[in-house]
Amino acid sequence: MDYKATIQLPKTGFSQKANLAQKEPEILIKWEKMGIYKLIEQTRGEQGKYILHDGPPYANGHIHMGHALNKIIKDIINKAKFMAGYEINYIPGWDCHGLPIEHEVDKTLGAKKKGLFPLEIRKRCREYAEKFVQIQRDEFKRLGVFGDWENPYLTMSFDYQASIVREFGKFVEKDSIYRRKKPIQWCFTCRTALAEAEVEYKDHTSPSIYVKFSLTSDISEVLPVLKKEKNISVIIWTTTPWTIPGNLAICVHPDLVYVAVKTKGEVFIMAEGLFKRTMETLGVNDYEVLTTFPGTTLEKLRCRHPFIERDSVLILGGHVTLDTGTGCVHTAPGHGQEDYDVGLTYGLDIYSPVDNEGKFTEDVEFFNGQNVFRANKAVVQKLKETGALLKEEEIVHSYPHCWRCKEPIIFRATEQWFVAMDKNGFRDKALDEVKRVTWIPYWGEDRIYGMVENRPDWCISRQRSWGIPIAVFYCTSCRHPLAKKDIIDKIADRFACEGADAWFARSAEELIPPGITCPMCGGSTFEKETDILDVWFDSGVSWAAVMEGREGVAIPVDLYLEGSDQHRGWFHSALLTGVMTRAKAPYKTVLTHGFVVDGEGKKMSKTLGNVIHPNDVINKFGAEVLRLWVAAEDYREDIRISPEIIQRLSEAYRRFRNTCRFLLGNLDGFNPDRDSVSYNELEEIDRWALHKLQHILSRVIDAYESFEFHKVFYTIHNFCVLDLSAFYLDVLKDRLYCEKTDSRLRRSAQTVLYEILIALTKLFAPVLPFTTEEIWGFLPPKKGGQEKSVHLSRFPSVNPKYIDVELADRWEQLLNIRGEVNQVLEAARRKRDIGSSLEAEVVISGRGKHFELLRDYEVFLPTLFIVSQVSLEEADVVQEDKELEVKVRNASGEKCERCWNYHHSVGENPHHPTICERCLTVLAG
RNA sequence: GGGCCUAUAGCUCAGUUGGUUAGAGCGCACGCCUGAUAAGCGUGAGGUCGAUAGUUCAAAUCUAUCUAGGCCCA
Repeated sequence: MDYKATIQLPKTGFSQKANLAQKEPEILIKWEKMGIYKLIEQTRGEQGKYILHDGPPYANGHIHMGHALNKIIKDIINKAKFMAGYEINYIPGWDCHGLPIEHEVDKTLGAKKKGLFPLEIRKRCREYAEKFVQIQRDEFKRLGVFGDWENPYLTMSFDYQASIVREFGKFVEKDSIYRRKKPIQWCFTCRTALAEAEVEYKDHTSPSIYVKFSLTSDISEVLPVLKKEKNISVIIWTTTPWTIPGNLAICVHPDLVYVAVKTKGEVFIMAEGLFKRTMETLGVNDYEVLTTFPGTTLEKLRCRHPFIERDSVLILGGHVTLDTGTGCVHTAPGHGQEDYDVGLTYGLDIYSPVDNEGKFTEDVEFFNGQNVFRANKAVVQKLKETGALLKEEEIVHSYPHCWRCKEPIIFRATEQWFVAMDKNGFRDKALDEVKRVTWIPYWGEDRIYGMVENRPDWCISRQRSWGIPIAVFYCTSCRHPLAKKDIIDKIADRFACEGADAWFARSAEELIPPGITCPMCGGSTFEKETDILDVWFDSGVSWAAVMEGREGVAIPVDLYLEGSDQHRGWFHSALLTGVMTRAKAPYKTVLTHGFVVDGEGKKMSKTLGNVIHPNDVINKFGAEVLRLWVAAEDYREDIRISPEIIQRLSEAYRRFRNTCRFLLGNLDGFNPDRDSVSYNELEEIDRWALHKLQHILSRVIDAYESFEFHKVFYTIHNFCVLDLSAFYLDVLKDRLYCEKTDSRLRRSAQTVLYEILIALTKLFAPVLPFTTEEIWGFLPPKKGGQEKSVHLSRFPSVNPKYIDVELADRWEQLLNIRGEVNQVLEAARRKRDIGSSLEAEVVISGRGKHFELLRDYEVFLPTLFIVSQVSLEEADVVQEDKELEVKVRNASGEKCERCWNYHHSVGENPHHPTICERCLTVLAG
């Protein structure tokens, strides 16, 4: 007789091979047809709403691993929150304006750009952004991310553009916007401002000059040693002589030591650490150090400008270094970033007498009308004439050049718009809000606090085309800027219909309401501002443009979640806009993740050749494995990815898949409504499994709650490997395969397997949406039906009835003994005494607590150890540290052909001489 | 150069308020099984806890410095 046909081996249509790269797109189509996101969105949550507000990626290029990481984390959270009973609503967004897109368009246009109106450039930028929104949307959807992909928010949509302008109007209303000069990088050949990304550094030959500024203050008040000295000067060094006319100050470091050096009747002041080198350069060998003193001594003393009727004041700045020069830094606040910063601190004028074309204005005596670079020579000549020039050389150094015309560029102060950080207690309010928000990890609070605390006023203007115009006008006659909230709101209304292009398409008269006159001069004609807003303002107000006004959604929203670079970026601009216009941060919690780095912890870059693209992983392993990677890594730090890591995870994936497949296979024919065994009727090991399941259930749900997905992964994985595969399921095989199909024993096991499978499937659904959905389709049908998708179901809750701590304690001890038995079995296997553990009889001798426990379970022990027989012998054990002694000998009796256990009853029945009495009973029915 | 962060087996992670011999899974090695089979089971070998110095009876854990790396500034 073929006894194999009489046992119930696992049977399921759920394939062992995942074939994810092919299967995932099919599941995506199924979801699409089902309209799954709409179904989720429409489901009311008994726990209330949970709103994760998407941070908009920039609509440029394909998605990279960082994008994938970010969106997958968000998706895990959304799915888990829904399953935990919340109502969710996820609107993905894109950041569409800004320089990188305009720059790309510029590149394709090349020289043609000059002749194009902003409107035409904007049209091309919009097309460019639209293209990448589509591309990225498809790439995000492929990852299995659920959201309202048909109605995402775009910062360039008309209503969003209108929102930006309205929020800007609120800033104006609060009187926090002002105009001030600020040095920016300027190409006078192209007559345009340049952003950092448009600047190329290459070698350039510049003059290198040493200049003395004679001291006019009486330094002997602070340094009596110099009382007798008359001819004292401060020595500066610069490579841009043309900025000397813009000199307003000389900056020294407060913590550096300075010296007064006497030579040929005059005294030079410079940093101690640089004076020897400098004197050598100047060719002065004969000198004497009169005194040394800290930089602070010099503060507020005054020098005379070498050729302009003006003083140059001595100030302190931390940016002064001993790398080059003299330690006394020529400071022209209109011509350099650091000069500007320190100039602001000392209330200096941001003086920049240079026009669009790089020529000195008529403000500048001697050189007006001259190009600044050509004026270098004239300035040097002038310094020579006045005797201020100590040395002139040439130097080759790295210098910024324009990306388009390749000519060297200059720093030039122009009028810019700013948000005042310290007016009306704005900064302090923002800092208070920082403290009220929950930052995960906690150190995010320190990070952003420090940034807000120390940041300068927010420069919100850009000299660009692709963005939202700063909706102010200038009086044609007196240049007074007209910035009024009611006018701005009117502009916003127009943008809502026509888009921000209206600003460029229409004249000032069309845009400005009739009857407006200049409050300064009464003039009635105006010009439009040509600057646009910083794109951080665009995305910063997304909470207002996207979230506010939605039914049931109010700020602060529950969660913002981005990379840790956004402390400076989006979290920051959202905080400032929220606090300014609504007096609160727009989020309750901010979660940050680290950056994706390679297997060695190095950042991914083309030059290092260590870049892994999401598509590489998806095509080879499936998006599911990428998602598992996101879940398995602790994303609060940098996240490593390498072929090995992905390989490991795809193996872990297979383990989960196989475990579920085994569960499904053993539930073949099981009808939960008809066949379930009540808790009290369950076998004890089955109750143990239920207890364990409750444990992981609460652990996993807690881990989702605290956004610790790697705990989700390890908890489930370890449960599958240790508790299920290596123990429970292995032990269960005999019962499942060999007992009668509908016996209580077998149904008891299946009842629990069913519970476990449902729980595992649901618990892992946020991480592995495709696979769990596939499993969902193979579940034994239940009365009343399951939800159409696992993603429409809710997490199971912990059932207190299933928790039995005493039972768990006993089983913990039994499992420890099982471990010892395994060691002895393995030793016997090495000696070739046995192969399969069923060939063994285990003999345990000893006495005491554990031995008594074994006595209680004597009948069950062969099952527990998966051996054919177990004998217990009460005896004193010789070994000191052991209470029990385990021995193994060959099982007695014959091997049952059906269940493979060895038993003395095999051979006793003449009709079935090769099977044991248990199997005989089963077959007898 | 400054601010914030990270460093535990080949890989991914645990390691409570300092307290026995630093844990787990994977991978690896060796074996078993062939009724989860491109599966399953068992056993085992892997770590100077980035380095150095200190505090302490006692340090992976606290302090300082350094090294390597990440983000943001300059």
